[in-house]
Amino acid sequence: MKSLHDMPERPGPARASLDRLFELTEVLGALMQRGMADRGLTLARAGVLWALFHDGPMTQRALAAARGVTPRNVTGLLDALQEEGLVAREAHPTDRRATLVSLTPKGREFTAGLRGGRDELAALLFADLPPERLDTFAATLVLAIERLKDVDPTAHA
Amino acid sequence: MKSLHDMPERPGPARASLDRLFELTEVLGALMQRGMADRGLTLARAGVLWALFHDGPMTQRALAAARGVTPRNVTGLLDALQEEGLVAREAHPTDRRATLVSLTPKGREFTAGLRGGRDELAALLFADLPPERLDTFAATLVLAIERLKDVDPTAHA
DNA sequence: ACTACATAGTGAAGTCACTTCACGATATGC
DNA sequence: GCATATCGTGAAGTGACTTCACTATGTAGT
Repeated sequence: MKSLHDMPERPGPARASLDRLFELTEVLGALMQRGMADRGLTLARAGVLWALFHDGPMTQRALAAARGVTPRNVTGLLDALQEEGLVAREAHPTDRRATLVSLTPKGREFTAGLRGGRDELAALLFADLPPERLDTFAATLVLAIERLKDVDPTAHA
Repeated sequence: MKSLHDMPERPGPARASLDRLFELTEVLGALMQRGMADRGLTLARAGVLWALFHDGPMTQRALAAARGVTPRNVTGLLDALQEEGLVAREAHPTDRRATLVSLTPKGREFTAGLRGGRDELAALLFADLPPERLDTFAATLVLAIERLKDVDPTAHA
């Protein structure tokens, strides 16, 4: 006998879909990681930049909440990004304990490039599919995401 | 002005779908990580166990190829799994350089639990959806996965 | 105003996944 | 036999995390 999978056992559509989700998570995660490495940084650091691009300047605490990591970790990520000249730490106008983090012009340029890459990828993946099919696809994804969040209430917004 | 996103700009279905894929990657990745942590191990180690469960005993080199990591890394992951009594290293019958890695009974028990959890999750996510809709969903996922692999030829099988 | 407590950021120390490089032990081709 | 490729691992290093302790500051409560 070779393995437990010599018996096909016909997975059923629910399991087949979930297995595809696992596969996609793996492939897309790897692609993102490689894409960021090509641009000279890591996924975690790029995530911080993206949060700042998306929501504007904020404190490190807010950044930690937005990215779902500890404040201490944000400190380290920002140290690296600041070294690269992509973000700037300024004094918070009203709270002298806090630091206000914002994108530098170079950081804005970088995130604009990210956004462009995302739009390119979206076109490459889905441009030829009928909008109606895509809408159903996205709706099913939303359903799955919602239910996944219910399974693990620790997930962030 | 608050942020760049005050202008809704109607993303379009392709970008909306891709953004959902990103979101799903994040949520599902977090869920898997937490699930493994609850069971006392990490994602990377569980991936090794799953590969052994799926494909049977193999050398560390084959394991490295299967998981898409360096052989050196496999050594470390196996050290930990062996410590936990989940895998066993045996001498390869014909090649005295190689080590044959297999699941212990405890390891088989563990992976059986993983498989059960996966099937439960599949039911929880998708059991109430019509099979036809799930088939279309999975087909669209396959399409996306294929195209993603084309973008980054470094991706593994 | 003074004490009490919560909060913002960071140093220290540690874990885990991962890498590259070097090395000893085998296998293999000619 | 001898060159050469391959298998696993030690050594050393990076990056993303964590927890814990500590300082500096804001926010009450009386």
